[in-house]
Amino acid sequence: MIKLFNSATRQIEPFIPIHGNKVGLYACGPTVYNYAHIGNMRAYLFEDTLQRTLRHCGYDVTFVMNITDVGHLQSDADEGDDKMALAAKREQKSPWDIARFYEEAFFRHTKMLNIQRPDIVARATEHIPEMIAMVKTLQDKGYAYESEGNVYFDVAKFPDYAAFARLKMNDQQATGRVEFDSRKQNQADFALWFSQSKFPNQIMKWDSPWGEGFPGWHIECSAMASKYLGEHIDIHCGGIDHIPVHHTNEIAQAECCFDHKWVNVWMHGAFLTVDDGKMSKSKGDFLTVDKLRADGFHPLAYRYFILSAHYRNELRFDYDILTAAQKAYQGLYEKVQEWQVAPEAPTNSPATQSYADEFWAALREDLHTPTALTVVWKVVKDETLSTGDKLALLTEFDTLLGLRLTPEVIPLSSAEETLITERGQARTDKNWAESDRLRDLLLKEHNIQVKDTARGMIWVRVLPPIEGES
RNA sequence: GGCGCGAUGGCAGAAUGGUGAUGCAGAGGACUGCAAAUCCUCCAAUGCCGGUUCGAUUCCGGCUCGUGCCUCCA
Repeated sequence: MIKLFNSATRQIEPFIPIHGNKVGLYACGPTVYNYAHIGNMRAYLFEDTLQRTLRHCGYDVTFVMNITDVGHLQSDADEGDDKMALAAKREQKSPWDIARFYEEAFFRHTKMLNIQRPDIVARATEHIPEMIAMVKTLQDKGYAYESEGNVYFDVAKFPDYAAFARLKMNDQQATGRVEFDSRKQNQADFALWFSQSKFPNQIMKWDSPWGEGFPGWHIECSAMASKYLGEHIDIHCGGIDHIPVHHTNEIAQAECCFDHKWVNVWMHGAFLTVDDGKMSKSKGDFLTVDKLRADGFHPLAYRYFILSAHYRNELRFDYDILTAAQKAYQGLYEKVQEWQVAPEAPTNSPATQSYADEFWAALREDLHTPTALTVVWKVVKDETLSTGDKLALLTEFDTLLGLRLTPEVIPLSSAEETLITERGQARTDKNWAESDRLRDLLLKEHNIQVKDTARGMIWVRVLPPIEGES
């Protein structure tokens, strides 16, 4: 039995799938008009942990993620510029080229972080008919109205609109940051379809019953989720920022469309923050996985860092903190390699089972990855276990952690072998300067740490190779 | 203004109604030609004020401070 925190009830609840052992899981994916930053990646890491935990517990998971490749407006007030069009202009490419480029970058980054690809990746631009059908249903049922060529959802028709985010509608816009829109009957109404593009050369547009245009930005997730997972889905995830607007609107349109409850469990990941607050694409200067690489950090060290905190707690990021995480991760990785050289026989000690139980219990308790990592370190330190026991346990744990702790041992290249041999010879010759130079070279250039132990010299690779890097 | 979240050792970050993990850093020691490699030991924390309780870091209330959302954003 897994327990998960449900944002809808704000409680930790036992998770019970709708259909036996099948689980429909939907996650709001990236908007591909720019690179995803490492704060975005935290959300996808959380969802990856969730999906791995569910699968470990024997559920038959169908994991769907959308790619928002339609140019949405910058503002939920339905004002502002089209992000995709802006990026296209900036980079002198078509919106489709932009979308495809950043989608590829996204999956390259997730691969480096060892985030498993969802079972179904759904592009918004490839599901316009499904969205139009949903908007039409809403209009036919009287939940939506047309105004000056656009179609809006009528919030007044859905009495529970404010319930999910516990909004107080009258106090929502006190800051006055949202501009008044005369086309709306109620200022909280949101667009389902735009036919009146204010961009003279709007490129991304499709025919619809309301004229040529493009979908509102909330409809895609509801339309695609229901297409692949049915009208009643188990879990829907996203970033915590989605609660008041995006998910609130999704619930409204989906439940009005289907006439019943839509999602059983809503899960939201907390933000990664930096010194001056939340990391944000709109600030322009943000950190990507590539940037971490360039600054000497392994993507999986970032993964380790994220696992060290609970997904619902805000987490602060800076390079000192990441450095500490990378050292810890590196130490773990090296340890496992040392065991792999010549593992001792398993002891069948009952302790191994109790560690495994403790590890998985932590995950089943609303994905407590920090506690799971603590179990990892307890295993590492436990002197009653043989290295064979430890190897078996960490191999099992790594199916969840995804830290590539027990990769195939990568053989030395001939160049590396030569360096190590030469270093051994220099050492035999007591030519310490040369031997230290070669040791340093192996570490810096080949990521190989040479260690002199009582049993002689051994070597380990410092960090695993990076997946998806050319 | 509304809706949230948080405050634990030097840093990060768990847990818990009855003396609080883990990692990094730091100190000391062992080993080593040396070592950022290995091993051992140690250091050190629950924001403030009340309440409930035999007992609170944990529950409740207030305060202070920090932070997120209410425009796109994970």
